[in-house]
Amino acid sequence: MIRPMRVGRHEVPISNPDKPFFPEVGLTKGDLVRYYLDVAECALPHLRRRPFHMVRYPNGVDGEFFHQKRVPKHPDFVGEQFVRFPSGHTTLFAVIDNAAALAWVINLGCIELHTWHSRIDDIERPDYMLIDLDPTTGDQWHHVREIALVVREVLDELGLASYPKTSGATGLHVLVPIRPQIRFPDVRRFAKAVAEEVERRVDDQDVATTTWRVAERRGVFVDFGQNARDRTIASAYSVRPTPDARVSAPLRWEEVPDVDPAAFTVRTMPARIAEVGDATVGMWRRKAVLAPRFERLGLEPPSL
DNA sequence: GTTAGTA
DNA sequence: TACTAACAACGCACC
DNA sequence: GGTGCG
Ligand SMILES: [Mn+2]
Ligand SMILES: [Mn+2]
Repeated sequence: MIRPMRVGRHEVPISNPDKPFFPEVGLTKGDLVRYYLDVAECALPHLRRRPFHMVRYPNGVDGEFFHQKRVPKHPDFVGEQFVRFPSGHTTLFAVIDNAAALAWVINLGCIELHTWHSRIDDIERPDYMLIDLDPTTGDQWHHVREIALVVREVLDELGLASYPKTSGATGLHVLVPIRPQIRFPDVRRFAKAVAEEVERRVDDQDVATTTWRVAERRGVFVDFGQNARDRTIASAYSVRPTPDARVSAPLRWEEVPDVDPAAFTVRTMPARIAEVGDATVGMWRRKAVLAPRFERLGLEPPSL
């Protein structure tokens, strides 16, 4: 069964809108599309003009999933971006610039929104740096909150504005919007220095670590490696494939010390936006110039 | 979920 | 018409 | 070069 949905001046066919996508909380595929259209205005500024990496769950959160980079045949309102890899492989990614395109990828079974860190205006230069906090065990959320505040402190001292959000899975993301002037490897090198400074300040390997080997890891992983080409994160307001339909929730820093990531779901997020607004407003108008900060971390300057 | 390929 | 298979393959650290 | 990792 196909239900055509009107989205602005476009019509998007939604197949099987009544298919259960989150059976544990009674949400259907149609509910998921409605959620994304509800929050589209907040979510789109984070998606626009970025290569969109599809992770598809055509049978909902309990079904099989697969990755798909190449965009299938699509309506005109879905954008596209050609990318060449060092291996010689090439891919035509989807680009989600409007609510109709968003609804279109949700219909394909994309529960999550995964995007590159760069925009198509300069595909090789990210417009944010990311510190990704990944708990090693299931009982470290209190450490995540504490470490996030140290991340903020380090970034503050560098004069960098930062924006926290729950990942919606187990961890937390801190984003620093930057002008797209530095290539992926140099942004990653910068993030590494920040992560290692955070690790030093926490000074407890049971709390925060940059140790790469999982077997030797105890504390929360301060993951700087996510700042690389062809790596993605679930963007702000993305739903995650969890049984309770959790979403990646942008936070104000004052909320971080006692935030509970389970509080933000497909059911609760629209009301939160109505009540407290979008914590990322203005974020993309505060892009920092990263190059002069390399020296302050004792790093060689970035190459062009 | 959709398309392309095969029988 | 019916069935099936494909749908990613990076970028880096470390040994 | 092969493996681990996200
Ligand atoms: Mn993470
Ligand atoms: Mn990670």
